[in-house]
Amino acid sequence: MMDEGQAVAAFAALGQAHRLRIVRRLVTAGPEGLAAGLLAEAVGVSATNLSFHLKELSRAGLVTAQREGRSIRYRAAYPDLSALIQFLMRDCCQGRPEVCAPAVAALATCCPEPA
Amino acid sequence: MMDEGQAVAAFAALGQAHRLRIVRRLVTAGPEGLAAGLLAEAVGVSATNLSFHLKELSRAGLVTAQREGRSIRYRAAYPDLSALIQFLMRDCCQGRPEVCAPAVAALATCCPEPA
DNA sequence: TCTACGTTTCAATGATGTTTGAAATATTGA
DNA sequence: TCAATATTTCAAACATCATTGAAACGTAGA
Repeated sequence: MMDEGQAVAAFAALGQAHRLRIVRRLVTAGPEGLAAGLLAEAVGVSATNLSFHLKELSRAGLVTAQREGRSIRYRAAYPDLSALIQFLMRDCCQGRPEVCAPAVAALATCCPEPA
Repeated sequence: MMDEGQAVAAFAALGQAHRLRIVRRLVTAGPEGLAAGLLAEAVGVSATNLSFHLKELSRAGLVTAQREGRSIRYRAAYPDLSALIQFLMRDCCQGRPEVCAPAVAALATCCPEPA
């Protein structure tokens, strides 16, 4: 369960255009992730700058890294992204369940029914 | 539907400890909101500093303000918070529906079944 | 071992964000 | 109109963040 401090770190990490694009790209890449070089090209940022942002995202727990030959493969940290959504929903629903309805509706359109 | 730019602004706004506490407090306060003075006390921040953060949150569309006598009442902008959750979920589920399962489970524990 | 490749680290620079206290503004009630 | 209350604006100081290019590092193949 994500605490307030972790949530602040995660939000701050996502509150930067390049970084948000990076995690979006990694999420769409799926569990296979993407090598840093390809990511840099996809996001349109220098290798140096990408490295800076990836370190930032990594500190926030939003991405993971794994060396693979001479490249380094990055992946979205799905559990932590999930935890962040839950944090937002916990807050958002607190005492006001109806607030979540739109989110629930969105879920229905993007996901299959949960078990 | 929230776009990437709005999402960056919202995340950046929430990625600051004082501001996150402010919106959490406003969310728990419900639709009635809270006067600035009470908020300042609740969050433990000077009036001046609170004003700065509220302006920031307001720019990001996360809170609304309404004068009421000599106080100003602030409220959480539920629709925008909801839209932010949806943005995260759209990304998160993209091509990987199973990622949302924990979020769905969380929904079940905090919200009634949607219509 | 040498060279090329992919990535990170470092140091410098400029840009933004946060906090503070004093002063200004708006509202109310005497 | 005056004084009190609630909040914001302003300017200054400080801290943090983003970007850049050069250099360093680790890995792979000739």
